[in-house]
Amino acid sequence: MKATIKDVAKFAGVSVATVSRYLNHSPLIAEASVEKVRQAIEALDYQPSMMARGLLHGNSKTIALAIDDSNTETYGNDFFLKIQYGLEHELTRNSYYLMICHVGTGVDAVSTVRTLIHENRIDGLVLLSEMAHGELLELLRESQIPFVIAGRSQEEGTLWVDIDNIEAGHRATERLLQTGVDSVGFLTNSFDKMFVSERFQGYCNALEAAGIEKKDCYISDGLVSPEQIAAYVETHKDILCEAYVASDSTIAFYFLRELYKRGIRIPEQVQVIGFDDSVLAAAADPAMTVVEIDVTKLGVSAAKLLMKQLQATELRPGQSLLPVGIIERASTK
Amino acid sequence: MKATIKDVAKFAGVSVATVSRYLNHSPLIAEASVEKVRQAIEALDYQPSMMARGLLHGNSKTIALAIDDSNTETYGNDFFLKIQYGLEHELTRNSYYLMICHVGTGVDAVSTVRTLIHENRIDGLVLLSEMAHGELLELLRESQIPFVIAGRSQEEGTLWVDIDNIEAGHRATERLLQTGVDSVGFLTNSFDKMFVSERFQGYCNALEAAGIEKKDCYISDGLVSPEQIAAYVETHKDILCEAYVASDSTIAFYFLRELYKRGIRIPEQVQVIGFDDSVLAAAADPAMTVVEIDVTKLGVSAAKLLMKQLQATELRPGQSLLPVGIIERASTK
DNA sequence: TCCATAATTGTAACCGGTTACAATATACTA
DNA sequence: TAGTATATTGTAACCGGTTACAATTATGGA
Repeated sequence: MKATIKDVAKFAGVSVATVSRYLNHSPLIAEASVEKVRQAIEALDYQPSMMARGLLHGNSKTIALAIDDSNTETYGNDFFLKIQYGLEHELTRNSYYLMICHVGTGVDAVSTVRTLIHENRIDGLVLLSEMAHGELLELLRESQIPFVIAGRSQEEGTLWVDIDNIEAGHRATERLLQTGVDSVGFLTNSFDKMFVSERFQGYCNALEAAGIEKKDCYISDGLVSPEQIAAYVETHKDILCEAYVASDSTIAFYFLRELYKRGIRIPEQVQVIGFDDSVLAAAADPAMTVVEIDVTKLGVSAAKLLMKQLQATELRPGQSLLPVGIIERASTK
Repeated sequence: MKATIKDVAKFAGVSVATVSRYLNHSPLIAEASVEKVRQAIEALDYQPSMMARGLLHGNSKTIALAIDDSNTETYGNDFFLKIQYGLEHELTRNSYYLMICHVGTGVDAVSTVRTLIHENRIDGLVLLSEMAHGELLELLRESQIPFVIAGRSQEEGTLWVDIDNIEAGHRATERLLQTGVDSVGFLTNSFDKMFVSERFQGYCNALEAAGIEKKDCYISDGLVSPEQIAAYVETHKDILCEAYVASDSTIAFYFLRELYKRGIRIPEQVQVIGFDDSVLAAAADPAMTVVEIDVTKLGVSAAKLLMKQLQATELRPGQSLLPVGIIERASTK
């Protein structure tokens, strides 16, 4: 059977209070007792029960990550797993644990999270900005549980971290401009996603700074399937820009392939830069230069912010933007 | 403040024992009391604390999944996330929760899991077969905690679930043979991985059943980078098989691309079949026919087996193989 | 109407820790 | 050496549930 604090106390010949003091690094304990308890713990391979501790303090040293599986297509699976990895890593450094709450279509996110909170299973929560709305957000607010949003949030008084996507769009565009091109296009299939419009914003800023007219560029909406992208290239084959910023790696991948098939030399004739170092970015031909979106760091940052919230006496809103880098490969000069 | 059982008892005008009986569906409780308690719980939005319950019963209604991040390259990230998703889904159906334990390079899996067990945070564990060795396995055994291995295990007396990879290899090969070809190759970069040698085994079985000599086929080892695969194709360009089974989608992807570049018509001249419906399989050109490896189901099965273990009085070893299907796309006739 | 029996209900101990408070041991001062 | 300040230690209540056992109430038969 697992050893309890009583076993340790008996073995060490002291009271349970003394053992507890040792465990909590209390200064009111004699050197001699410290040693006795240390040895007893060692001998019995004792580890205090989190259940008992948590019951007393009302905390669980556990954080939940709510993942919305319904939009894996938007991000790709890497995204979730990287956030999760970064989060867990940082939590572990702080002796916290990570609980996962997948919310697929049809599963009620709110009730699951409600139970998690009510049963005292979690001390805090990380959720994606897509989920930080309506009922769930309300629940989090009224239950006063610390939470951090991964991704930019419009909601009042929330705490969120995000990759600096405006900066990312800026860097991507700047990178292309540095090669001396004077027409840069922006490719996307939809401006609905926040991160796309932010990257586009950065793209516009960079062009403006360089004094290049946006009207020189082809901003194309509705590119979704490989076929649509092929059709787009067909239509624009004689008026292609010298370089393109693609809103995400998937579009860039199919775009590159289409150019390749038509014998257009990359990067000599047309350069392409994507975002996020996904499997597709590396598998593209030629391999794709991308703005590195360090999603793992996003998880780490979310964890750090949450830890701060847990130590603070009051919940305070705020935001944080993470810098980006560029991974140089063969689709740019 | 959160309501406790005492608040509910007071509100309902009964004792805490009666409330507890209601919570545990005890038969020794009058209809009238049931109703009073039900209303009190409703009114106070009460939910019993898992901490208190767990302290008493010594369980936590929580299962851990240990993920070894050091070999994402082998599986791709989808693999982990799908297992995790299936696992969590099934656990939730059983009112269990999922805790995640990432074990990257340099992080000590054993000590993390040891703490999880000692602190009574988890009732059971799912781990990948790669991790089910030595010290960790020993820890699990001596701590008597129920655990299930995802992936085939050689270890004595363990309980594992896996995709039936032999069957998968068989199905893939059979699928090609049905198109009337009489030379089928098997491509891989390494037979080290269990699942590769199993798929190869299935491939051999299928050929034998069809009376086709294996010596007709080219089994190539050491295919790793796109360059190596290109070199392989260059060497064998005049003696290619009519069809290939590739040990995984990544290899199939690069192989397809190389064939495509050389103007070899797919599937007319050469057919290719891969395994596991990854992003790359769908992004290949032409899109790749694959044997579907339902990793989500693997997670579900692991959860089911674990639930059984938790209800059983003794831990019993065993194994379970999951069937596979085929996703038809354009790389086969 | 009274008593045996069954159906409910309440009391209190317990799970494994923490901590306020009282008790004891030790050191120091006069 | 007595008396007081200080350093350690132990006792017991508590966190929020569960459950054995005792106590209470209701039911039925003589």
